[in-house]
Amino acid sequence: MHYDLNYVNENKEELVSSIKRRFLIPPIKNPVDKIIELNETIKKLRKDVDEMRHQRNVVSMKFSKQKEKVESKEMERMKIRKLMDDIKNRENEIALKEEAAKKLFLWLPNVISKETPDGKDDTYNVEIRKFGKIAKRNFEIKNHIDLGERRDLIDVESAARVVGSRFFYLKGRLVQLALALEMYSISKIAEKGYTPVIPPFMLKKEVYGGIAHMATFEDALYKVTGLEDTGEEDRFLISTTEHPIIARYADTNISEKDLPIKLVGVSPAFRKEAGAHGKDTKGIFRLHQFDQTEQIVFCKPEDSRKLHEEMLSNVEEMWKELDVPYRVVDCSTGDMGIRDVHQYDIEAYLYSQEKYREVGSFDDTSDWIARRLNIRYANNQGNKKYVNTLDGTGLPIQRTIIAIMDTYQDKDGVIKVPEVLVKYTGFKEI
RNA sequence: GUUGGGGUGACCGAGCGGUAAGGUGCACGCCUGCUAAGCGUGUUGGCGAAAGCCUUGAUGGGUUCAACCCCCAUCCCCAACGCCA
Repeated sequence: MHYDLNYVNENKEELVSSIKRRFLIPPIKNPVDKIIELNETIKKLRKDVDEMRHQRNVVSMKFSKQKEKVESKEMERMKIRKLMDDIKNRENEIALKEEAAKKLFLWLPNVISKETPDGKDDTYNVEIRKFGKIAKRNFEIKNHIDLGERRDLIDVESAARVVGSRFFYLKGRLVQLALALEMYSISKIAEKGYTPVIPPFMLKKEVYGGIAHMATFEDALYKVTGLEDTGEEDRFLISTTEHPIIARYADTNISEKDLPIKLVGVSPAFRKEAGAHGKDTKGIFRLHQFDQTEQIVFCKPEDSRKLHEEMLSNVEEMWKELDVPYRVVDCSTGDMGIRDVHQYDIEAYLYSQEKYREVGSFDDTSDWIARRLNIRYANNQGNKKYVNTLDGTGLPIQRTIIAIMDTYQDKDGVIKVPEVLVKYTGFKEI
Protein backbone atom coordinates (compact mmCIF):
# COMPACT_ATOMS: atom_id res chain seq x y z
CA MET A 1 0.00 0.00 0.00
CA HIS A 2 1.53 3.13 -1.21
CA TYR A 3 0.53 6.66 -0.32
CA ASP A 4 1.58 10.08 -1.40
CA LEU A 5 1.19 12.96 1.01
CA ASN A 6 2.70 15.66 -1.14
CA TYR A 7 -0.17 15.17 -3.47
CA VAL A 8 -2.46 16.37 -0.70
CA ASN A 9 -0.40 19.54 -0.29
CA GLU A 10 -0.60 20.23 -3.96
CA ASN A 11 -4.31 19.62 -4.31
CA LYS A 12 -5.61 21.01 -1.08
CA GLU A 13 -8.44 23.18 -2.41
CA GLU A 14 -9.62 20.63 -4.93
CA LEU A 15 -9.75 17.92 -2.29
CA VAL A 16 -11.65 20.02 0.18
CA SER A 17 -14.16 21.01 -2.45
CA SER A 18 -14.44 17.44 -3.70
CA ILE A 19 -15.30 16.17 -0.24
CA LYS A 20 -17.99 18.79 0.03
CA ARG A 21 -19.46 18.26 -3.42
CA ARG A 22 -19.73 14.54 -2.75
CA PHE A 23 -21.61 15.09 0.51
CA LEU A 24 -19.07 12.97 2.36
CA ILE A 25 -18.75 13.00 6.11
CA PRO A 26 -15.05 13.03 7.04
CA PRO A 27 -13.81 10.82 9.89
CA ILE A 28 -12.38 13.91 11.61
CA LYS A 29 -12.74 17.63 11.11
CA ASN A 30 -10.60 19.08 8.32
CA PRO A 31 -8.93 15.85 7.29
CA VAL A 32 -6.96 17.58 4.55
CA ASP A 33 -5.34 20.05 6.95
CA LYS A 34 -4.56 17.26 9.34
CA ILE A 35 -2.78 15.26 6.67
CA ILE A 36 -0.68 18.26 5.69
CA GLU A 37 0.24 18.84 9.31
CA LEU A 38 1.21 15.21 9.83
CA ASN A 39 3.21 15.30 6.66
CA GLU A 40 5.27 18.23 7.91
CA THR A 41 6.08 16.43 11.14
CA ILE A 42 7.00 13.26 9.32
CA LYS A 43 9.35 15.11 7.02
CA LYS A 44 11.10 16.74 9.92
CA LEU A 45 11.56 13.47 11.76
CA ARG A 46 12.82 11.83 8.60
CA LYS A 47 15.44 14.50 8.24
CA ASP A 48 16.66 13.82 11.77
CA VAL A 49 16.88 10.14 11.10
CA ASP A 50 18.75 10.70 7.83
CA GLU A 51 21.23 12.90 9.65
CA MET A 52 21.84 10.25 12.31
CA ARG A 53 22.22 7.55 9.72
CA HIS A 54 24.78 9.70 8.01
CA GLN A 55 26.81 9.87 11.20
CA ARG A 56 26.75 6.14 11.47
CA ASN A 57 27.85 5.71 7.88
CA VAL A 58 30.75 8.07 8.42
CA VAL A 59 32.09 5.95 11.26
CA SER A 60 31.50 2.81 9.31
CA MET A 61 33.54 4.18 6.43
CA LYS A 62 36.43 4.85 8.75
CA PHE A 63 36.48 1.20 9.69
CA SER A 64 36.57 0.13 6.10
CA LYS A 65 39.72 2.08 5.31
CA GLN A 66 42.45 0.35 7.22
CA LYS A 67 44.82 3.20 6.47
CA GLU A 68 43.29 5.53 8.98
CA LYS A 69 43.71 3.71 12.21
CA VAL A 70 40.57 3.94 14.16
CA GLU A 71 41.34 4.93 17.63
CA SER A 72 39.22 3.68 20.45
CA LYS A 73 37.14 1.32 18.36
CA GLU A 74 35.11 0.39 21.39
CA MET A 75 34.09 4.00 21.95
CA GLU A 76 32.93 4.33 18.38
CA ARG A 77 30.96 1.16 18.62
CA MET A 78 29.21 2.31 21.74
CA LYS A 79 28.42 5.63 20.13
CA ILE A 80 26.86 3.96 17.18
CA ARG A 81 24.83 1.62 19.33
CA LYS A 82 23.33 4.59 21.05
CA LEU A 83 22.72 6.31 17.77
CA MET A 84 20.90 3.26 16.51
CA ASP A 85 18.67 3.30 19.56
CA ASP A 86 17.79 6.91 18.87
CA ILE A 87 17.07 6.09 15.28
CA LYS A 88 14.78 3.30 16.31
CA ASN A 89 12.82 5.60 18.58
CA ARG A 90 12.41 8.23 15.93
CA GLU A 91 11.36 5.60 13.46
CA ASN A 92 8.70 4.33 15.77
CA GLU A 93 7.41 7.84 16.07
CA ILE A 94 7.40 8.21 12.31
CA ALA A 95 5.56 4.94 11.90
CA LEU A 96 2.85 6.13 14.26
CA LYS A 97 2.38 9.42 12.47
CA GLU A 98 2.45 7.68 9.16
CA GLU A 99 -0.23 5.29 10.16
CA ALA A 100 -2.47 8.16 11.12
CA ALA A 101 -1.74 9.99 7.89
CA LYS A 102 -2.22 6.87 5.83
CA LYS A 103 -5.59 6.20 7.35
CA LEU A 104 -6.77 9.65 6.37
CA PHE A 105 -5.15 9.45 2.97
CA LEU A 106 -6.94 6.21 2.24
CA TRP A 107 -10.18 7.82 3.09
CA LEU A 108 -9.70 10.71 0.67
CA PRO A 109 -11.85 10.69 -2.45
CA ASN A 110 -10.57 11.69 -5.85
CA VAL A 111 -11.05 15.27 -6.96
CA ILE A 112 -14.10 15.80 -9.13
CA SER A 113 -14.20 17.02 -12.66
CA LYS A 114 -15.72 20.47 -13.10
CA GLU A 115 -18.27 19.21 -15.57
CA THR A 116 -19.74 16.65 -13.17
CA PRO A 117 -23.26 17.66 -12.17
CA ASP A 118 -23.80 18.40 -8.50
CA GLY A 119 -26.37 16.41 -6.56
CA LYS A 120 -26.66 14.09 -3.63
CA ASP A 121 -27.92 10.98 -5.40
CA ASP A 122 -28.78 9.41 -8.73
CA THR A 123 -31.86 11.57 -9.21
CA TYR A 124 -29.43 14.35 -10.09
CA ASN A 125 -27.76 12.36 -12.83
CA VAL A 126 -27.98 14.08 -16.17
CA GLU A 127 -29.13 12.24 -19.25
CA ILE A 128 -26.71 12.82 -22.10
CA ARG A 129 -28.26 10.80 -24.90
CA LYS A 130 -30.74 8.09 -25.71
CA PHE A 131 -30.83 5.34 -28.24
CA GLY A 132 -33.70 3.22 -29.55
CA LYS A 133 -37.43 3.55 -29.71
CA ILE A 134 -39.40 2.00 -26.94
CA ALA A 135 -41.78 -0.23 -28.82
CA LYS A 136 -45.46 -0.59 -28.03
CA ARG A 137 -46.47 -4.17 -27.36
CA ASN A 138 -49.90 -5.62 -27.84
CA PHE A 139 -49.38 -8.22 -25.13
CA GLU A 140 -48.30 -8.06 -21.55
CA ILE A 141 -44.56 -8.25 -21.03
CA LYS A 142 -43.53 -10.94 -18.58
CA ASN A 143 -40.66 -10.14 -16.31
CA HIS A 144 -37.59 -12.36 -16.51
CA ILE A 145 -38.40 -14.25 -13.33
CA ASP A 146 -41.87 -15.34 -14.38
CA LEU A 147 -40.81 -16.05 -17.89
CA GLY A 148 -37.62 -17.74 -16.78
CA GLU A 149 -39.39 -20.00 -14.33
CA ARG A 150 -42.19 -20.88 -16.68
CA ARG A 151 -39.80 -21.77 -19.43
CA ASP A 152 -37.48 -23.57 -16.98
CA LEU A 153 -34.56 -21.31 -17.81
CA ILE A 154 -33.94 -19.68 -14.44
CA ASP A 155 -34.21 -21.29 -11.03
CA VAL A 156 -33.64 -18.98 -8.11
CA GLU A 157 -35.67 -20.93 -5.61
CA SER A 158 -33.40 -23.94 -5.66
CA ALA A 159 -30.41 -21.67 -5.50
CA ALA A 160 -31.89 -20.01 -2.42
CA ARG A 161 -32.23 -23.43 -0.84
CA VAL A 162 -28.63 -24.42 -1.44
CA VAL A 163 -26.77 -21.13 -0.98
CA GLY A 164 -29.25 -18.41 -0.08
CA SER A 165 -30.91 -15.51 -1.76
CA ARG A 166 -29.45 -13.63 -4.71
CA PHE A 167 -28.01 -16.69 -6.38
CA PHE A 168 -29.32 -18.54 -9.40
CA TYR A 169 -29.26 -21.56 -11.63
CA LEU A 170 -29.29 -20.75 -15.31
CA LYS A 171 -30.59 -23.56 -17.48
CA GLY A 172 -31.08 -24.64 -21.04
CA ARG A 173 -30.48 -22.27 -23.89
CA LEU A 174 -30.06 -19.35 -21.51
CA VAL A 175 -26.68 -20.84 -20.66
CA GLN A 176 -25.55 -20.63 -24.25
CA LEU A 177 -26.94 -17.12 -24.39
CA ALA A 178 -24.87 -16.18 -21.34
CA LEU A 179 -21.71 -17.61 -22.85
CA ALA A 180 -22.54 -16.04 -26.20
CA LEU A 181 -22.73 -12.66 -24.50
CA GLU A 182 -19.31 -13.23 -23.00
CA MET A 183 -17.84 -14.28 -26.33
CA TYR A 184 -19.55 -11.50 -28.19
CA SER A 185 -18.43 -8.74 -25.86
CA ILE A 186 -14.87 -9.97 -25.53
CA SER A 187 -14.52 -10.38 -29.26
CA LYS A 188 -16.08 -7.02 -29.93
CA ILE A 189 -13.80 -5.19 -27.53
CA ALA A 190 -10.74 -7.21 -28.52
CA GLU A 191 -11.33 -6.03 -32.07
CA LYS A 192 -10.79 -2.51 -30.79
CA GLY A 193 -7.32 -3.41 -29.60
CA TYR A 194 -8.05 -4.61 -26.08
CA THR A 195 -6.25 -7.73 -24.89
CA PRO A 196 -8.52 -10.36 -23.31
CA VAL A 197 -7.69 -11.46 -19.77
CA ILE A 198 -9.06 -14.09 -17.43
CA PRO A 199 -7.84 -13.07 -13.96
CA PRO A 200 -7.76 -14.96 -10.67
CA PHE A 201 -11.06 -14.84 -8.82
CA MET A 202 -9.51 -14.28 -5.41
CA LEU A 203 -6.98 -11.84 -3.97
CA LYS A 204 -4.89 -11.64 -0.84
CA LYS A 205 -6.04 -9.24 1.79
CA GLU A 206 -2.97 -7.05 1.54
CA VAL A 207 -3.49 -6.70 -2.18
CA TYR A 208 -7.14 -5.95 -1.81
CA GLY A 209 -6.35 -3.34 0.82
CA GLY A 210 -4.67 -1.22 -1.82
CA ILE A 211 -7.57 -1.31 -4.19
CA ALA A 212 -10.61 -1.04 -2.05
CA HIS A 213 -11.47 0.76 1.12
CA MET A 214 -11.38 -1.17 4.33
CA ALA A 215 -15.08 -0.48 4.69
CA THR A 216 -15.80 -2.47 1.55
CA PHE A 217 -14.32 -5.57 3.09
CA GLU A 218 -17.20 -5.83 5.47
CA ASP A 219 -19.89 -4.63 3.14
CA ALA A 220 -18.92 -6.08 -0.17
CA LEU A 221 -16.35 -8.84 -0.05
CA TYR A 222 -16.58 -12.53 0.68
CA LYS A 223 -13.71 -14.03 2.56
CA VAL A 224 -12.25 -17.45 1.88
CA THR A 225 -10.63 -18.60 5.06
CA GLY A 226 -7.30 -20.38 4.80
CA LEU A 227 -6.66 -23.63 6.61
CA GLU A 228 -5.40 -22.87 10.08
CA ASP A 229 -3.07 -25.81 10.57
CA THR A 230 -1.09 -25.06 7.44
CA GLY A 231 -1.03 -21.34 8.10
CA GLU A 232 -2.61 -20.74 4.74
CA GLU A 233 -3.71 -17.17 4.37
CA ASP A 234 -7.19 -15.80 3.94
CA ARG A 235 -8.29 -14.57 0.56
CA PHE A 236 -11.12 -12.49 -0.75
CA LEU A 237 -13.38 -13.25 -3.68
CA ILE A 238 -13.22 -10.48 -6.24
CA SER A 239 -16.16 -8.09 -6.38
CA THR A 240 -15.33 -6.99 -9.91
CA THR A 241 -13.12 -8.20 -12.74
CA GLU A 242 -11.19 -4.98 -12.63
CA HIS A 243 -9.64 -5.59 -9.19
CA PRO A 244 -7.35 -8.54 -9.95
CA ILE A 245 -6.44 -7.01 -13.28
CA ILE A 246 -5.38 -3.68 -11.87
CA ALA A 247 -3.69 -5.31 -8.88
CA ARG A 248 -1.38 -7.13 -11.26
CA TYR A 249 0.27 -3.78 -12.00
CA ALA A 250 0.83 -2.69 -8.41
CA ASP A 251 4.36 -1.44 -7.74
CA THR A 252 5.36 -1.50 -11.36
CA ASN A 253 6.92 0.98 -13.69
CA ILE A 254 5.45 0.79 -17.11
CA SER A 255 7.49 1.82 -20.10
CA GLU A 256 5.95 4.83 -21.75
CA LYS A 257 6.00 3.10 -25.10
CA ASP A 258 3.71 0.38 -23.72
CA LEU A 259 0.98 2.88 -22.93
CA PRO A 260 -1.91 2.83 -23.28
CA ILE A 261 -2.49 -0.70 -22.02
CA LYS A 262 -5.98 -1.78 -22.97
CA LEU A 263 -7.48 -4.93 -21.51
CA VAL A 264 -10.81 -6.67 -21.51
CA GLY A 265 -11.41 -9.10 -18.66
CA VAL A 266 -14.01 -11.79 -18.08
CA SER A 267 -14.83 -13.28 -14.71
CA PRO A 268 -17.50 -13.83 -12.17
CA ALA A 269 -17.86 -11.22 -9.45
CA PHE A 270 -18.97 -11.80 -5.87
CA ARG A 271 -20.67 -9.15 -3.77
CA LYS A 272 -22.31 -9.19 -0.40
CA GLU A 273 -24.58 -6.32 -1.37
CA ALA A 274 -24.89 -5.50 2.30
CA GLY A 275 -26.38 -2.09 1.66
CA ALA A 276 -29.02 -3.33 -0.72
CA HIS A 277 -31.57 -4.94 1.57
CA GLY A 278 -34.94 -5.06 -0.07
CA LYS A 279 -33.72 -3.74 -3.41
CA ASP A 280 -34.30 -5.88 -6.47
CA THR A 281 -34.71 -8.95 -4.33
CA LYS A 282 -36.25 -11.07 -7.05
CA GLY A 283 -34.64 -12.67 -10.02
CA ILE A 284 -31.16 -12.17 -11.31
CA PHE A 285 -30.86 -8.40 -11.40
CA ARG A 286 -28.94 -7.91 -8.17
CA LEU A 287 -26.86 -10.92 -7.25
CA HIS A 288 -24.18 -12.17 -4.91
CA GLN A 289 -22.53 -13.86 -7.85
CA PHE A 290 -22.68 -12.71 -11.42
CA ASP A 291 -20.60 -12.67 -14.56
CA GLN A 292 -19.20 -9.73 -16.38
CA THR A 293 -16.81 -8.53 -18.99
CA GLU A 294 -14.90 -5.40 -18.20
CA GLN A 295 -12.60 -2.95 -19.93
CA ILE A 296 -9.51 -1.71 -18.14
CA VAL A 297 -7.14 0.92 -19.43
CA PHE A 298 -3.81 2.28 -18.19
CA CYS A 299 -2.79 5.46 -19.94
CA LYS A 300 -1.04 8.79 -19.76
CA PRO A 301 -3.07 11.53 -18.08
CA GLU A 302 -3.49 13.44 -21.32
CA ASP A 303 -5.18 10.44 -22.96
CA SER A 304 -7.64 9.54 -20.27
CA ARG A 305 -10.41 11.82 -21.45
CA LYS A 306 -10.35 10.36 -24.93
CA LEU A 307 -10.15 6.77 -23.72
CA HIS A 308 -12.98 7.28 -21.28
CA GLU A 309 -15.18 8.20 -24.23
CA GLU A 310 -13.78 5.30 -26.23
CA MET A 311 -14.72 2.73 -23.58
CA LEU A 312 -18.21 4.12 -23.45
CA SER A 313 -18.60 4.08 -27.20
CA ASN A 314 -17.33 0.48 -27.41
CA VAL A 315 -20.21 -0.54 -25.22
CA GLU A 316 -22.80 1.71 -26.81
CA GLU A 317 -21.95 0.00 -30.05
CA MET A 318 -22.84 -3.34 -28.49
CA TRP A 319 -26.16 -2.17 -27.10
CA LYS A 320 -26.98 -0.74 -30.50
CA GLU A 321 -26.16 -4.04 -32.15
CA LEU A 322 -28.19 -5.87 -29.54
CA ASP A 323 -30.87 -3.36 -30.40
CA VAL A 324 -31.93 -2.71 -26.83
CA PRO A 325 -33.01 0.86 -26.00
CA TYR A 326 -30.59 2.54 -23.66
CA ARG A 327 -29.47 5.89 -22.41
CA VAL A 328 -26.24 7.37 -21.13
CA VAL A 329 -26.14 9.47 -17.99
CA ASP A 330 -23.50 11.70 -16.49
CA CYS A 331 -23.39 10.70 -12.83
CA SER A 332 -23.84 13.36 -10.21
CA THR A 333 -21.29 14.08 -7.50
CA GLY A 334 -23.21 12.17 -4.87
CA ASP A 335 -23.82 9.09 -7.01
CA MET A 336 -20.36 8.40 -8.32
CA GLY A 337 -17.64 6.27 -6.76
CA ILE A 338 -15.21 8.08 -4.52
CA ARG A 339 -12.36 7.08 -6.82
CA ASP A 340 -13.92 8.75 -9.79
CA VAL A 341 -13.17 12.08 -11.35
CA HIS A 342 -15.94 11.51 -13.81
CA GLN A 343 -18.41 8.70 -14.29
CA TYR A 344 -20.87 7.74 -16.98
CA ASP A 345 -23.50 5.11 -16.52
CA ILE A 346 -25.25 3.29 -19.27
CA GLU A 347 -28.81 2.24 -18.59
CA ALA A 348 -30.83 -0.24 -20.61
CA TYR A 349 -34.58 0.06 -20.89
CA LEU A 350 -36.35 -2.80 -19.18
CA TYR A 351 -39.85 -3.24 -20.59
CA SER A 352 -40.96 -5.24 -17.57
CA GLN A 353 -40.10 -2.35 -15.26
CA GLU A 354 -40.79 0.45 -17.70
CA LYS A 355 -37.57 2.01 -16.52
CA TYR A 356 -33.98 2.48 -17.53
CA ARG A 357 -31.73 0.39 -15.29
CA GLU A 358 -27.98 0.46 -14.89
CA VAL A 359 -26.07 -1.99 -17.04
CA GLY A 360 -22.66 -0.39 -17.03
CA SER A 361 -20.45 2.13 -15.37
CA PHE A 362 -17.49 3.95 -16.90
CA ASP A 363 -15.02 5.38 -14.47
CA ASP A 364 -12.25 7.83 -15.02
CA THR A 365 -10.26 7.35 -11.83
CA SER A 366 -7.34 9.52 -13.01
CA ASP A 367 -4.31 8.63 -10.90
CA TRP A 368 -6.23 7.82 -7.72
CA ILE A 369 -5.61 4.09 -7.94
CA ALA A 370 -2.10 4.43 -9.35
CA ARG A 371 -1.11 6.61 -6.41
CA ARG A 372 -2.30 4.00 -3.97
CA LEU A 373 -0.93 1.03 -5.85
CA ASN A 374 2.21 2.80 -7.01
CA ILE A 375 1.81 2.29 -10.73
CA ARG A 376 4.00 4.64 -12.72
CA TYR A 377 5.55 5.28 -16.05
CA ALA A 378 8.58 7.29 -17.06
CA ASN A 379 7.65 10.22 -19.25
CA ASN A 380 10.07 11.53 -21.86
CA GLN A 381 11.74 13.90 -19.44
CA GLY A 382 12.80 10.77 -17.65
CA ASN A 383 10.82 11.46 -14.53
CA LYS A 384 8.26 9.09 -13.21
CA LYS A 385 4.61 9.92 -13.22
CA TYR A 386 1.57 8.06 -12.08
CA VAL A 387 -0.46 6.46 -14.82
CA ASN A 388 -4.15 7.05 -15.16
CA THR A 389 -6.51 4.13 -14.81
CA LEU A 390 -9.93 3.78 -16.34
CA ASP A 391 -12.45 1.03 -16.07
CA GLY A 392 -15.70 0.42 -17.82
CA THR A 393 -18.14 -2.42 -17.89
CA GLY A 394 -18.28 -4.50 -21.01
CA LEU A 395 -21.48 -6.40 -20.45
CA PRO A 396 -22.96 -7.47 -17.12
CA ILE A 397 -24.10 -10.87 -18.30
CA GLN A 398 -27.16 -11.49 -16.15
CA ARG A 399 -28.52 -7.99 -16.52
CA THR A 400 -28.02 -8.17 -20.25
CA ILE A 401 -29.95 -11.42 -20.28
CA ILE A 402 -32.81 -9.63 -18.53
CA ALA A 403 -32.72 -6.84 -21.08
CA ILE A 404 -32.81 -9.35 -23.91
CA MET A 405 -35.64 -11.33 -22.33
CA ASP A 406 -37.59 -8.11 -21.92
CA THR A 407 -36.93 -6.82 -25.40
CA TYR A 408 -37.11 -9.99 -27.44
CA GLN A 409 -39.98 -12.04 -25.97
CA ASP A 410 -43.13 -12.58 -27.95
CA LYS A 411 -46.65 -13.17 -26.69
CA ASP A 412 -45.99 -16.90 -26.31
CA GLY A 413 -42.92 -16.31 -24.24
CA VAL A 414 -40.48 -17.28 -26.97
CA ILE A 415 -37.30 -15.25 -26.82
CA LYS A 416 -35.64 -14.33 -30.07
CA VAL A 417 -31.85 -14.30 -30.01
CA PRO A 418 -30.45 -10.95 -31.15
CA GLU A 419 -28.98 -11.25 -34.63
CA VAL A 420 -25.38 -10.53 -33.56
CA LEU A 421 -25.42 -13.36 -31.04
CA VAL A 422 -26.64 -16.11 -33.33
CA LYS A 423 -23.18 -16.99 -34.54
CA TYR A 424 -22.20 -17.62 -30.93
CA THR A 425 -25.33 -19.43 -29.74
CA GLY A 426 -25.90 -21.46 -32.86
CA PHE A 427 -29.67 -21.03 -32.55
CA LYS A 428 -32.14 -18.22 -33.22
CA GLU A 429 -34.62 -18.49 -30.44
CA ILE A 430 -35.06 -19.68 -26.91
C1' G B 1 3.49 -31.53 -0.82
C1' U B 2 8.91 -33.24 -0.91
C1' U B 3 14.01 -32.38 -2.64
C1' G B 4 17.29 -29.23 -5.19
C1' G B 5 18.30 -24.46 -7.74
C1' G B 6 16.85 -19.42 -7.87
C1' G B 7 14.46 -14.06 -7.10
C1' U B 8 19.41 -7.68 -8.37
C1' G B 9 16.71 -1.42 -11.71
C1' A B 10 11.90 -0.81 -17.80
C1' C B 11 14.63 -5.47 -19.44
C1' C B 12 19.03 -8.84 -19.46
C1' G B 13 22.99 -9.91 -16.25
C1' A B 14 27.77 -10.11 -12.72
C1' G B 15 29.70 -9.90 -7.79
C1' C B 16 28.91 -13.33 -2.75
C1' G B 17 30.92 -9.16 4.33
C1' G B 18 33.81 -2.91 3.11
C1' U B 19 29.14 0.40 0.78
C1' A B 20 25.50 -2.05 -6.53
C1' A B 21 30.11 -4.15 -12.82
C1' G B 22 28.54 -4.47 -17.79
C1' G B 23 24.86 -4.63 -21.61
C1' U B 24 19.90 -3.58 -23.96
C1' G B 25 16.05 -0.15 -23.98
C1' C B 26 14.52 4.80 -22.94
C1' A B 27 15.50 10.26 -22.23
C1' C B 28 18.59 14.59 -22.99
C1' G B 29 22.92 16.71 -25.40
C1' C B 30 26.81 16.31 -29.17
C1' C B 31 28.84 14.50 -33.75
C1' U B 32 28.09 12.78 -38.86
C1' G B 33 27.17 15.11 -46.43
C1' C B 34 23.74 10.58 -46.14
C1' U B 35 23.30 6.21 -43.06
C1' A B 36 20.25 0.04 -39.49
C1' A B 37 26.62 4.11 -37.16
C1' G B 38 29.38 6.88 -33.11
C1' C B 39 30.36 9.89 -28.41
C1' G B 40 28.82 11.95 -23.63
C1' U B 41 25.29 12.29 -19.53
C1' G B 42 21.11 10.39 -16.91
C1' U B 43 17.80 6.25 -15.77
C1' U B 44 15.34 2.44 -7.28
C1' G B 45 12.86 5.82 -4.18
C1' G B 46 12.83 10.25 -0.56
C1' C B 47 14.30 15.34 1.11
C1' G B 48 16.56 19.71 -1.16
C1' A B 49 17.04 25.62 -5.40
C1' A B 50 21.61 23.11 -5.62
C1' A B 51 25.70 20.75 -3.54
C1' G B 52 24.68 16.84 -1.08
C1' C B 53 22.54 13.42 2.39
C1' C B 54 19.46 9.27 3.20
C1' U B 55 17.40 4.96 0.93
C1' U B 56 17.08 0.58 -2.28
C1' G B 57 19.24 -5.95 -3.94
C1' A B 58 11.55 -10.86 -3.47
C1' U B 59 9.26 -9.64 1.78
C1' G B 60 9.94 -9.37 7.22
C1' G B 61 13.33 -10.05 11.18
C1' G B 62 18.45 -11.17 13.25
C1' U B 63 24.07 -11.04 13.69
C1' U B 64 27.91 -6.93 12.60
C1' C B 65 31.01 -0.64 13.12
C1' A B 66 29.38 -2.38 8.15
C1' A B 67 24.86 -7.29 4.80
C1' C B 68 22.89 -8.30 -2.20
C1' C B 69 26.50 -11.51 0.38
C1' C B 70 25.94 -14.88 6.82
C1' C B 71 21.47 -16.75 10.02
C1' C B 72 15.89 -17.41 10.77
C1' A B 73 10.87 -16.97 8.85
C1' U B 74 7.52 -15.99 4.80
C1' C B 75 6.13 -15.40 -0.42
C1' C B 76 7.04 -16.34 -5.44
C1' C B 77 9.61 -18.73 -9.82
C1' C B 78 12.20 -23.08 -12.16
C1' A B 79 13.44 -28.60 -12.35
C1' A B 80 12.47 -33.58 -10.70
C1' C B 81 9.21 -36.74 -7.93
C1' G B 82 4.28 -37.18 -5.71
C1' C B 83 -0.96 -35.70 -5.85
C1' C B 84 -4.85 -33.79 -8.86
C1' A B 85 -9.65 -31.21 -12.58
